Amino acid sequence: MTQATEARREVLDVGPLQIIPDEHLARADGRALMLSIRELRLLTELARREDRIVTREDLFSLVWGREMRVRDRSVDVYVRKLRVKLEAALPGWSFIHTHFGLGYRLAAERRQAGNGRFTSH
Amino acid sequence: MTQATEARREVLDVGPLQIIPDEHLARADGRALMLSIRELRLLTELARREDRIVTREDLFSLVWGREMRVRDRSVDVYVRKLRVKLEAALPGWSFIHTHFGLGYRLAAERRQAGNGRFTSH
DNA sequence: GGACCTTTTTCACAACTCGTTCACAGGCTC
DNA sequence: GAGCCTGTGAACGAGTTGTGAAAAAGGTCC
Repeated sequence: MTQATEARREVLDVGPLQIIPDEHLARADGRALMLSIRELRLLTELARREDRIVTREDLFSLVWGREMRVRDRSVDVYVRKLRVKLEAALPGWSFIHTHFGLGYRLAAERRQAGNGRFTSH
Repeated sequence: MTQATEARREVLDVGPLQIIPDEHLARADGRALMLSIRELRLLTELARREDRIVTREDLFSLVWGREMRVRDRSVDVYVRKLRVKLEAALPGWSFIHTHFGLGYRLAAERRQAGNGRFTSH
């Protein structure tokens, strides 16, 4: 209705998350999330590479459109913002996983003791 | 298979384990494992020699890229770390087998009762 | 322009992970 | 049992990531 280019609307599903980049919208269990432009773009680029590790450098150039300067923490800060909003919208889930020294990976996982990194003993 | 883009994407399958070195990622039944860089590299080199005994010296030079000093226990320590994480991810399986005086061998085996190696508590 | 609000950027410090190395316990072979 | 080999837990320093908040940059309305 809005767009005449009905080629194909990209819809990214990651567990209970749904991202429709063309509409600048993300939904959690159907409920619209209030995300800023940068937040949504970061989430989108992560979702396009679901379950794969993406380096900060790649994320930065994908979202910001230029080369990341060394020691720039922008990606970390926006990952934090997204985590806070996603946790508020979908408590009990975790989506953005840190791979130390490598980057971030988006995948819907239920957060519970014994699930993640260290299930010692 | 469906990917024609990456000509040489190495994928190593060892039972329920899947290792994709180029993505710095290993999966257990499809679920991403949280491994450090060294852990993944050690697992990768073992997987490349699946079911064959690899000496500590060879493993060290493959993973660390230099000669192992005598009495260096790094390989043992990392074998331990891997075993813990693999056991957490895939209880009931055992992957890294010790060959006394020789080295380690990677092979997916279901851990059987009464084995003796892991005495039940 | 000026007040007011939201978003983005930057910074400082806290918290954590990793790789390394020890020390000691436990096992294996002779 | 002696002596070497392997398993295991822990400590340390360096470097990486998490986090709260201030500063800067836009945007909107009057």
